[in-house]
Amino acid sequence: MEMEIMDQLWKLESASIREVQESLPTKRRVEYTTVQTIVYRLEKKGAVERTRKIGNAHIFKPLLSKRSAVGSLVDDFLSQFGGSTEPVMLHLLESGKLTLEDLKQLEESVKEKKGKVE
Amino acid sequence: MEMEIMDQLWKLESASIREVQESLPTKRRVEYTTVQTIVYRLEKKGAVERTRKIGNAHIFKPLLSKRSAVGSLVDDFLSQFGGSTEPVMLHLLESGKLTLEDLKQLEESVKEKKGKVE
DNA sequence: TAGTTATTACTACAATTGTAGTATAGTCAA
DNA sequence: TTGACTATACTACAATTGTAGTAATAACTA
Repeated sequence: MEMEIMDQLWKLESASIREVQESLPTKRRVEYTTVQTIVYRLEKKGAVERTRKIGNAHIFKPLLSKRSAVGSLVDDFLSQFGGSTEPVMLHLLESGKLTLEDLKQLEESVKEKKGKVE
Repeated sequence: MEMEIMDQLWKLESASIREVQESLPTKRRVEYTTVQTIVYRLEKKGAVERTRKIGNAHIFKPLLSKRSAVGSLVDDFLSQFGGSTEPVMLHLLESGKLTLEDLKQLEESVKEKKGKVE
């Protein structure tokens, strides 16, 4: 849930608890106070901060970029497999979550980026 | 830790608590009773079972294949991003954990497998 | 301004996970 | 057979996460 709420905040750029709650897809929508608790915890962890107030309500905004957050999640996750991407990639390919076309496209984008860097 | 212990069990095929503990890499080695607790929990979850006894000691073996366990972990993990592999792949590429060469090799293996299936 | 409504701040609680201690009972060597 | 060792079974506890309730207060509206 934490990640889903961060995701809404990334999308909204900044938002009140109520806005975050209402932006959740219906099947994943939880109680207002649940969102509140999670946002407060994120605040304590330094992942979001409150910026200003609108009326009575605090407005929160993310302090971490999605990139870096995803980054550490991925790294943590991979560390379970000794940091190796192999088992993960294998599963993705076998289950069809990653296709030949996806790989080709990724290759292209790597080449492009390399071109730019060098 | 759970995953690391499963990993040892997959490697050892079947083992006592002591054997699992001693098979852990030194930096990751925890107390005997810690391993014990985790194995017991895995047993309760149906991930391992005790097969026989050697002397006083129970021998455990995994009931789940590594493939399927990794599979559900990966799926759970991806569900945090709405099931999309994209943010994960991007991070892997940007951080260099996955290279152009890796992609090419993966492509090859997909082609091979497809060839076999069709 | 009084009543209704929305928001906050705080508390609660269960499940999971990492970590390990203790008491007891089984095993083996001398 | 008895003492030393080893494994078991059980208990404990903190941190994290998902989930939500309640009391109090701020704010808007009629």
